[in-house]
Formats: sequence, structure tokens, C-alpha cells
Amino acid sequence: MTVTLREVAQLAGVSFKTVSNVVNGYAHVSQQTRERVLAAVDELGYRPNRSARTLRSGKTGAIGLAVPELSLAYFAELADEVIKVAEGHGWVVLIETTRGERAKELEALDSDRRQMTDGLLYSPLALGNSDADKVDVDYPLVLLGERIFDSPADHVVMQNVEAAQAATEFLIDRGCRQIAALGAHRGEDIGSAGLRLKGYRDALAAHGVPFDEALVVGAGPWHRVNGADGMRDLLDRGVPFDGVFAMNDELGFGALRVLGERGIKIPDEVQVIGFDDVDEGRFSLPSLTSVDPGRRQIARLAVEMLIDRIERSRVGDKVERRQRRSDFVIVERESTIVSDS
Amino acid sequence: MTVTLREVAQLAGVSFKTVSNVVNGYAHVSQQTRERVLAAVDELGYRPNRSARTLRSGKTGAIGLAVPELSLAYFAELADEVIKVAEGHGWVVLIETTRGERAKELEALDSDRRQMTDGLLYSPLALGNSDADKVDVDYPLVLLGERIFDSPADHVVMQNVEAAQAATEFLIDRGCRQIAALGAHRGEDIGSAGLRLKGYRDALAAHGVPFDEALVVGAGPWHRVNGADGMRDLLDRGVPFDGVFAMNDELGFGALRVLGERGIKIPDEVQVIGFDDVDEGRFSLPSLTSVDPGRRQIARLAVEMLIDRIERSRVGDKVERRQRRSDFVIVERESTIVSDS
DNA sequence: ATGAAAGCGCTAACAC
DNA sequence: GTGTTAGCGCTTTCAT
Repeated sequence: MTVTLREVAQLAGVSFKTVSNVVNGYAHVSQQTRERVLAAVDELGYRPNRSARTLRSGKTGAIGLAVPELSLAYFAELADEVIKVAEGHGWVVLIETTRGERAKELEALDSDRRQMTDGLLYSPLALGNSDADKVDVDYPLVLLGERIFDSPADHVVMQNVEAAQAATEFLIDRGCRQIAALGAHRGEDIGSAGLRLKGYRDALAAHGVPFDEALVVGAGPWHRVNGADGMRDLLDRGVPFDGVFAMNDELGFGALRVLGERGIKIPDEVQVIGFDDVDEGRFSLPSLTSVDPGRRQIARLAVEMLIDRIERSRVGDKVERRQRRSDFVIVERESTIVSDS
Repeated sequence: MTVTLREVAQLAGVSFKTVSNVVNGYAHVSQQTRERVLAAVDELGYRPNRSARTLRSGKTGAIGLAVPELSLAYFAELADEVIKVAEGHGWVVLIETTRGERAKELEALDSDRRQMTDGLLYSPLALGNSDADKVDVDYPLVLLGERIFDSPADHVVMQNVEAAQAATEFLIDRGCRQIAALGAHRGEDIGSAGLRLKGYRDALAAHGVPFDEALVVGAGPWHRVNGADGMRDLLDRGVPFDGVFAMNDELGFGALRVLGERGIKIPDEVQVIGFDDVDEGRFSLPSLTSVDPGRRQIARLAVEMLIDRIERSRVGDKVERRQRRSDFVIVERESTIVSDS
């Protein structure tokens, strides 16, 4: 049932090594032989066996992508993008989900699956600074977007602090003075929540707007439901505010929902800005102003960096740690466009 | 660097086959030997080599999941669910995206990746009835949810027709008489669009509501943007309507958006129901009534059916084609709850 | 330009 | 209970 090199060789009347050469595009094969072999390959429907290849060569032709979960639109859209880019380079992508759990994130670094891939695109959510050394693995790995580790791993960073600062300034420029920060994680330093909160504070400081702890709203995982709960909490506490910086869009959608329920006019009474620029934001009511952290660029840079790292590691190149940063841009929509009146 | 069975055997002072027996949980190994081997495994940090195992045994321990794209929330949520269930059974999931393109869907059936999996969960969008025979592959395959092929493949079906009929009746019960059907694909028969349109028509017929071609709104891929465009088109055509059956939630969100833009009150002037019950629908403004086609059940049934099929195929069991259907339920939300006045 | 030999790490079949 | 033998299908090395 499975056709092997040997059978092709027999049909073509050459040694099975010659068939291997042809299949692998080895240069020094006569035109005539090549054609004969190719004809035999075709006739028998020969397909190289991946396991055998991998066993012998140590190459899998696949890269892993470890993200928290696909239900978060940002990661789903990132995954689609990564798959497209990798496919364009002839690589297969294996997606793994870590559910934002530290244990699963650590396991991804050292699981059986690593044998199925030549390298890993790694987007942890729960790891702390004390885990930085764990990311120093002995296979090609590129850290994605979110976090800053002081580790020797390659890294494609998004400008969390700067983009969050820009988002907050965006609201300040439009007249907001009491801006809620939605999605904080207490005690977090290197994660997105910590970095984006820093950007928020930097913006306030730069514009002489006093920081008010009461406006910092915690939220667990950045899902809509937690954005809604956080917003309800803030409203129930009676803290006045005129702007919301949601640390991601999903939180923002939850907030829009609750503000709508309470009859609070957006953007007239409260302006809202999100982060990620997922597709949903173009269609929500109101549509959501958001920071696009450069998702497509991140996907492209990361895949290319990883492939490069893999190929260099094969020829024994030692490459220094590399960092690339993506460009962000604010996409303005209805949630911050105040009509003149 | 890589530790092999042989090295473990050497350290433990046994033959490498005994190590293999221990590692694979073979029963007839003396307690003492087992412990010695396990200690050696631990000391050397031995990990079985997947490629070698696969090459030798023909088993990969992985199943494939082929879906159109992860940016569609339904498939992202389905993928998360499939991963969870499979993981619980000790299986790895390889996700592949086919982008709703016929060529890519066909390729998934016969790609190199099939060598990396023992079976496939297959959710095609673009295949037509004439492709039914192509799904008759020689490896374990389970068709997912959407479509009905007259093929010998296992199938977990969602009740497209019945659920669409129920959704439409839901609107009729609430007084709608001019119900738009959003998302039709002309000339499609076995796809979701065709089936859900049939359910829509069945409902109208059952209740003596005349079918009006003008209320059937085509839309390409079922994304928000196409729902919005379709709704705009309908409004611009000046066709009066008091209800919208969106063939999936994303189309529904696009419709909500446009209805909102035009100042049309939901649900008072127009009621809207969607299909899929994705998380977003709980937070949209208004929240979206939707049919939950049983996504979690589909994931569970499909994974279990596939694993069963794989295991039976190994012992040479011939199993008849099997079909399981998921249960649907309508989740009522604001888009159809008309306040008494 | 082509071929022969070796062996990647493992499991299956069958001895002992 | 444990060990021996064979070989999965391929790439690598080295010879011709």
C-alpha cells in the first residue's frame, strides 16, 4: 500500500539512492535519469514518508505556535496570520493552547510535541519574571508580542508601554481627565497588564493628570465577561469617570455593553478605547477605537525570525539574541468621536 | 544529547527491549527490573523518540482538525473544545485551515499532513455534492457538523434544517411576518447556507407565511462585514421586513450594526436571531438571540467517534458508517424580547 | 553522476 | 520474565 523509494527505483531501473536524490532536488542528476524517476514516482504515486525523513534527518518541517486559547479573537487572528506566512515559506504550523495556565505554559516548552517541531513561537500569558530562565531552551524559540523577559530568546515585541501610553493620551487629548484603566492584574510586572498599566500611568504623568487608584479596575482573564464585570464594579462604586482605557478589545466590548445597559452615552459621557483592533471592533455599537499593535507584522516577523533561527542552527551558526518591535497605530472609531454640539 | 533506549538499558543492566517493555507499560516485567529501569530513565532523562515510534508502529497519536479559518469565532471555539476533549483522551490535535477554498479543502484530504495524524476531523465549507466521493478516504475520518454528504464517512451532524426552522418559527411566534434570511448562497444545496435556507422556507410554509424571494439576502463568506453589506443592500432596496434570520452570528452582528446605524429599533421594529451562539452574542448591543447547534456536544462526539474509529481500524474491525446528531437549543436574548407596551 | 553501506530509535515477532 | 533478531523508510557518508 505504501510506496517506497525502493519500488520507485526498481520501476525506474536505478538505485534507490538516485530516486532520493531526485526527490530531494539534488543537482547532479542527469536530465534523462531525472525524468525516468519522476515518471516512476508519478506512476506509483510515491509520497516520501515523513517519519522516516524526520528520524533520519532530524528535521520536521513544522513549527509550533503556543497561545493561550483560540477563543480570544486576538490569538485566533494571529494564528490565521501565522499559518498563512508559514505556509508561504513551506512550513507547517502546529497550534497548541495553554489556556493561560502557568503549568501548561511551562509544559509546552518541554512537551513531547517539541519533537514534532523544529522550533516554537511562544506566547505565554501567565509566566512571571522568575520563569525567565525557563524560556532559555536548547531549540529555536521566538517569544511573541506580549511580554518582556530578560532571557536570551529571540523576541518580537509589541510596544505595550508606548502603545498604551498613546491610547491614554488619545483620550486625554480628547478632553478626558478621569480615565479608568480596565484589566489590571495586581502585582504583575512583565505581563501585558503590567506594561499597559505603566503606559497608562506614564501618559497621565506626562500630561499632569493625577493618578487615581480608584480608577484602576482589575479583571481576570481578558474576556468580555470580565470587562463587563469590571465596568459594573466601577459604576457601582460610584467613581466618576469620563474615559475608559480597556487593556484589550474584549474587555472593551464588555464595558461597552454595561455602559449601554446603564444608559451612559458613548462617547458623549464616556469615551472608550481598546487594544488589539480585532475585527469585531468595526461592527460593535458604537464601533470601538483601538490600538492595532501590529498583529500582521508580528506574525510575519516572528515566523521569519524563527525560520531563520532554525536554518542557522542547522549549519551551526551562533546568533545573538535578536529583538524586533512591531509598529502600532491607533484606529479611531465611534467610541471616541465626539460630535460637536 | 538524545538518550536512547540502549543507553538506558546499559545503565539499568538489562536489554534494551526490556526498557521498551517498561516504557510501554507492558505487564510482564518484574517489579525489581521495572524499578531499576525507571530509575535509569529518570537519571538520564530519557524521552521516547516520536518519529521512531511512528515509523515503526504506524501510529502518530495525533488527530487533525481541518476548519475554514480560526477568525470565525465558531471554529475557534470549536477548536478549543476539540483540543480539550482530545487532550483528555491523550491525543494531540493538529489544526489546519482551509480558508473555505475548495482547492485547499480537497488538499487537506490528501496532504503530507495526513502522515502526521491517525485520523481527521473534517469540516469543509466549499465542497459540493459532486465531491462527496472524495471524502471516501482510506483513513479514519469524521465529518463535522455542517454539511450532508452521501458518503460512507462517519458524520456528526448538526440539525441545520431543523434548527433553522426552529429559529424562523421563533420569529414567527413573536409576530414577525416578513422575515429576511441573511447569508444565502445561490445554488448551494448541501452546504449550511442551503440547509438553513430550507429550514427557513419550511418554517414559513408550516405557518402559512408566504415566501418572498426579495427577503432572501445573499452574502459571501459569513463574516460580519458581509452581514452588514447584505443588510444595507436589503434596506436600500426598500423591502419592508420585521425580522431577520441570520444564518450565523457573525452575519447577525453585521446586521445589528447596520440596523443600529439606520436608527431601526431592535427588537421593536425588527427582531433578529442568529445561529451558532458564540460568546460575542451575550455582549452585543442588543444581545443576540441565537441557536446553539450543540457545539460542545459536536466536539465531544466527533473526537470520540474518531478515536474509536482509529482504534477499531487497528484491530481490523470494519465498522459501518455512523451518524450522530447534536441537539440544538435556542438561547433567547434581547434582540427578540419585545417589551410589552 | 550514481551506488553501496550504515544506521536514525524504535516496536513486533518470536525465541529462550 | 527477558533477550534476540529484524526492519519500518529514509538520509548521510563515502566510494566509484
